[in-house]
Amino acid sequence: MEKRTFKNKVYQQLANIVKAMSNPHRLEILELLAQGQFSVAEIAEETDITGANASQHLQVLKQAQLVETQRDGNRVYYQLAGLSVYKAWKALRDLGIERIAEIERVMQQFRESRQSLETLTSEELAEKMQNEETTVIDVRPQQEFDEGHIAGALNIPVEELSEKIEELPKNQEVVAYCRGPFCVFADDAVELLREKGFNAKRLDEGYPEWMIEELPIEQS
Amino acid sequence: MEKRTFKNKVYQQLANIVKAMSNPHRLEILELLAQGQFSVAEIAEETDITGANASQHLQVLKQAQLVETQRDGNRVYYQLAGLSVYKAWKALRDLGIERIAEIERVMQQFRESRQSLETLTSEELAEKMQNEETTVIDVRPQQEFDEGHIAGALNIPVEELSEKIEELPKNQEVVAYCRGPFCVFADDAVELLREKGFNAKRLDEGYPEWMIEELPIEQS
DNA sequence: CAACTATTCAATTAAACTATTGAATAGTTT
DNA sequence: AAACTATTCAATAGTTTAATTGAATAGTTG
Repeated sequence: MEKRTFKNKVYQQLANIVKAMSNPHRLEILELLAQGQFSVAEIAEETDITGANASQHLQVLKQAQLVETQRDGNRVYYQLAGLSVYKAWKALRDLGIERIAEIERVMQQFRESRQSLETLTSEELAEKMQNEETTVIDVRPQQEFDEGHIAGALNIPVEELSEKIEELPKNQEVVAYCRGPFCVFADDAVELLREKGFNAKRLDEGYPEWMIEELPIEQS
Repeated sequence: MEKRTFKNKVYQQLANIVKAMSNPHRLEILELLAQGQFSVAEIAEETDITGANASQHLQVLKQAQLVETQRDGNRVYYQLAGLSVYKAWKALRDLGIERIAEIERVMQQFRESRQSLETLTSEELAEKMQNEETTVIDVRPQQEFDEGHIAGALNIPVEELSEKIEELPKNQEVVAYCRGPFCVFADDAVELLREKGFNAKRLDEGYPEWMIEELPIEQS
């Protein structure tokens, strides 16, 4: 085989994968699917697009072999095609956070508005948990919590936080986490907790990153 | 700031980066730039496109802050904007090699035609080098060798191999490496060496991967 | 300063991408 | 089987992308 033929084929194939990821909605879908499997309607709801549009984007991801499907009744559940898909997405995300000042700026601005500027890294949280210095709450929906969560975390979905807030110890720092650095449940939780007088912070990333770093997890 | 406003901005910015990488020529350019800095004309030459076209693709990469430039006389040298750019590109490449059977197939097919099917991993090579069981040749151009190479490797650019082939010990295995898994210099070298009766293999990846794994390197 | 080289810019055309809309299909419930 | 839900398909229009061509610019050399 000719050198050029070979290179053209390989880089074309790779570009196809990258192209499948090169859309804001599809990136958001990939990040969502890092939490587990979701139906088309759930994905459309979470990402604020129409069902037909979500379906189309999902076809593109499926075509590129980045996601897989599983039918259950008249619903079709989508999930990531493997850990390497998540790792590639994470590498792109980290690149963006590191290189694109605008992303950092928007994150700062959002967190300022929620008073959740102060964040903990996974390492910092892991150490504090060993010393039992902190209460950790997972503010994702229960379904995602059940598929896997930080060992020792309490599940208080963000909608239920205001009713259950009395259950939390006031004398200890509370750390909230959710899906990842762009997930806003944790910021909402921190805002509410601080209003009620808690010393609250958010984890800078989320559950998938914790898991990949092989820190202690639990599954229900 | 509204949740949706925040997400839209962040994912849009990320998609811009990914879009900048979502073209076969630009991926090939990024892989080339992982070796060091190159002028527009050199990049055009290496990737088989016209100067004007190379310039346009480079503008796209620069716009996305994936590469940086440095003028020297009437030439402009381009280089990667940081290690995180290379790491993101590598994550995408590994994803492709793992998930897309077609890429694996094309690589196999090409290496069959060069009789370079048998490859060594970096770990395997590092161990063999410790035991001095093997001769390692870096078949990239001298300029790239000088910017950094595997410690103990000989530089024999692939065009000079046929004249210098007599200098190599016949009683030892010879391992050739170049820029990465898609670089064909090493395959060309293995083909030539085997024709001359050497026991030759190629490294499965290339210099940048060796360096990132923090295996021993040298610079001239 | 004229001739030359390297790079960038601008305009064009063809192709690909995206969101929207409404219809079609697959499966469930009554 | 009819009504319903979830998903996919197909067609459309507006936008973006890519390669080509030739001209413009920046810098060097004789």
